[in-house]
Amino acid sequence: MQKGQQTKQAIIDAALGLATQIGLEGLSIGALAEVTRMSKSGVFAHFGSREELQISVIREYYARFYDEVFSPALDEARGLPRVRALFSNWMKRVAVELQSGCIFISGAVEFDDRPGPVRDALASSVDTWLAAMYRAIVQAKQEGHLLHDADEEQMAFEIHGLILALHYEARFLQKPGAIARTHKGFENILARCGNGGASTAGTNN
Amino acid sequence: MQKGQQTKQAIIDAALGLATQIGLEGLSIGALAEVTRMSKSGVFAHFGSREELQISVIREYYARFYDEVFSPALDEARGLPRVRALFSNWMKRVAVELQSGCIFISGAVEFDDRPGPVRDALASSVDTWLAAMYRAIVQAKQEGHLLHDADEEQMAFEIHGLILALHYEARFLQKPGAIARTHKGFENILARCGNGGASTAGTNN
DNA sequence: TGCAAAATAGCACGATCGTTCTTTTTTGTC
DNA sequence: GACAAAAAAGAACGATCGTGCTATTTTGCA
Repeated sequence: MQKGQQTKQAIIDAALGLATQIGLEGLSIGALAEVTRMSKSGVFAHFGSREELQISVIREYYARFYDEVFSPALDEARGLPRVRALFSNWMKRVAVELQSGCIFISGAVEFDDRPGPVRDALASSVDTWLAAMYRAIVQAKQEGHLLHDADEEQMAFEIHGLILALHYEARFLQKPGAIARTHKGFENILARCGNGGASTAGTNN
Repeated sequence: MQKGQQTKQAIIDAALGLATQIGLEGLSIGALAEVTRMSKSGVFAHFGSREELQISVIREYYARFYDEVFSPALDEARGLPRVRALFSNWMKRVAVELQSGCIFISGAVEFDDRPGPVRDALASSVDTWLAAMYRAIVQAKQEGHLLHDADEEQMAFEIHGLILALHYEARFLQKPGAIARTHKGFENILARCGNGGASTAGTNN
């Protein structure tokens, strides 16, 4: 009951690597067994079903996303600095993943009309993250870093679009300059909704 | 040699319907045979390979996209009105497809790591469309409808992001209000880059 | 060190996949 | 209506899929 958890974690790690390349739907127990040098049934026994494996991968991805994107941003001051950090970390994550893919994005199109527990796990993970981003924007307004008529939901929506465009144009179309345009897009939103640099100065990168 | 093309077109139509639901990768010849009430080999013979079938579907989708999004916008005056029409038709297409999915978007994540002729066909279709959108924006600047320092590539990038966010949030997350936010996002871009309604008046919807 | 329990392997199943080959049916033309 | 050509069907192939069973190995504890 110790070795078990240990190899299960190793399987999940390998599965996450596979899923970010070929997608959650492309995840096969046979391929996973080959990678981990185990038998199919040995891999299978840890999860009981392919769906449970997929959900485990989603949970693992969410945990890493939390650690690498959300958690470090909590060190930044509440308000605009934290929003900037969240976006910057998010971009870094997607940009780093450009050779591997974000399962929050790939999973969305794989499961957008496939109801079930996998879709639910995916949607709730994404919802949690987007809500966190939204909350940070709301706080930025409360801190006086944004114009009083700034539409926080609209800002979150447009920011989400920038990340999706980065993923699409850099990863699929392999267009150069996508990272710079993503960054510029973010600054354009702040130029429209920010209050012009009053109060606590945001790190102007 | 007449009946053949006719049933081939019927197969492609059915395949397009399937692909917009389960994706290009989910397209199976068996399922397609069932839908069209043909034998697997009967379906197969028209294409010679699954890849060729997928490419045929992409070509068909592109043709419809051209007819429904690009072509009608040519009736609008060159410049901002045409850009507005392109965006509006694009939104309509994605919004209408919210119950069926856009294969330019789903295909991008399915094939971003899978080199080959299918990916090439997909990328070149998307490239052609994005280039058309970009050209319309450049023309709008030439017509004096945009500020002289407007960055057309940046505008095209942000517009693409809005469409992707619409597809993601409405189709996968099923969040209400995504259509309105997409529209507002577009107006925000124009408010930043437009020259304030001088010269030929754009239809302000 | 022995022993129950946990972990892993081995094997087989039904299903589906893309594809090939052969046969039958349908089509268009004289 | 006959006949060659085209279109569709039928059957089988090897491969892979997820999953269920039963054996074997490995682990942790007394």
